Amino acid sequence: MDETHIMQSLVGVTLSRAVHGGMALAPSLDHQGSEDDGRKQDIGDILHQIMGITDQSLDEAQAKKHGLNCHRMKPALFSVLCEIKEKTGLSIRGVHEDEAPDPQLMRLDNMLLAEGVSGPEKGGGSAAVAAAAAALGGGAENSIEHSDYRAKLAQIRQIYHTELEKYEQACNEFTTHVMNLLREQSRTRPISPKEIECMVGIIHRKFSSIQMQLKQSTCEAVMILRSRFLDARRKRRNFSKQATEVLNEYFYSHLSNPYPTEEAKEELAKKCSITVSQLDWAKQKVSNWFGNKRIRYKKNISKFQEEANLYAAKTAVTAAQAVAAAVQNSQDSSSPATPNHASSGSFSLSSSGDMFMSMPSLNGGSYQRMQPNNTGQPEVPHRQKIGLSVLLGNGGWHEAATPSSVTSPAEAAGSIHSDTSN
DNA sequence: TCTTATGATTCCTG
DNA sequence: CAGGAATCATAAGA
Repeated sequence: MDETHIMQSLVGVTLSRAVHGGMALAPSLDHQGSEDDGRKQDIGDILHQIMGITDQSLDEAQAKKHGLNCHRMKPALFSVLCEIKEKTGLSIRGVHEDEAPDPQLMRLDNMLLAEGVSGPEKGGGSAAVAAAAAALGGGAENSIEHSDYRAKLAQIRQIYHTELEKYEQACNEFTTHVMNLLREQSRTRPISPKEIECMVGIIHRKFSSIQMQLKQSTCEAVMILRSRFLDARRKRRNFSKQATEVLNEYFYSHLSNPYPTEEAKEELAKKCSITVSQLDWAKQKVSNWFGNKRIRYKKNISKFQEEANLYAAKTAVTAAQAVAAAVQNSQDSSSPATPNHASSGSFSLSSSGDMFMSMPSLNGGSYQRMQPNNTGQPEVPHRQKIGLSVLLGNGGWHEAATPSSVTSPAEAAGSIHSDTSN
């Protein structure tokens, strides 16, 4: 800020009051007679010069200031100004000694604390994340702890603190500057410590209002970030073709029990390269996919028949390749054959026989979810143990819905991988 | 612009 | 709490 303007805006108020006070009091000085006229003229000149200082360049002003300080009438002017000041009882405006904290500022501070922008980094941040998770509700509680969100929040936090520091520094510098100016001026006119204090108060209030703006815009930024982040989660993006293939491959190869375990979900998420940085979130997406798939498959089995055939054929091919590899292995060396992995890049199709099983349903009930037993292996519901793999029309798995055209490779694939005791 | 496909969300149940 | 069912919202294609 330009020094002239500082003088005008901050010091000018006091100065002009003193000057105007002097004009108002002029008649009271009249009694001193006409011999005082010359002195009054001199004082008028000095006042005029003081007022003129603000319109001049720094060097000029310095020179004039020096001139004023050495002026023969300076002590007289000083005493006159003291007298004026005493008589007018110059009020110190805008001093609110123990003013209550601004409620809006308090709100903003609380908000920034809750959002994790101010206050301790870790606790505040996760508090905000938890709050955002609560807004989402349900199982997505952990998934919101998204690194992107955290990174952006950290960025906002950093900017906020940098700016805050800058403002504080500027405030201190400016205060010091004004205090120096006032001290300098106190050589020419009477300035009480109270006035300096008042001026400092004005400056601090001015800067705290700027700080409030900073806090306000920081809050807005966090709000925007949050809403964008939540929107991004709600916004649907189709999986890649490759990802869908991986998921379908698993689904149709586990048709009797299309409920991937947590480990399987994790593996699927990795294989699908689901582009979210948080594993829990990726697993949630896999769960969503399987949930949708199960429901939609069940609702319209005939529609999915072609797809099922396709993946059955694929599975048969990979199974056959695995057999060939196993045979090759056992012939090549005495070392144990490669386990039941269809290929290095695909899943262990331990239930690949599922889609080929054609054993009729015994009671037509709906399939049951496999519950992990205490051995860590999924326990097969009774109906599945006997090979029931198809869904009933009335909400259960039905044999008729099994892709009929894929039963032929059943022996080949099933004989190798049909560990239906899985 | 309309329809279909599909990922996500919500509510409910066992 | 996982999963079923219904529904929403949007991407993708005709």
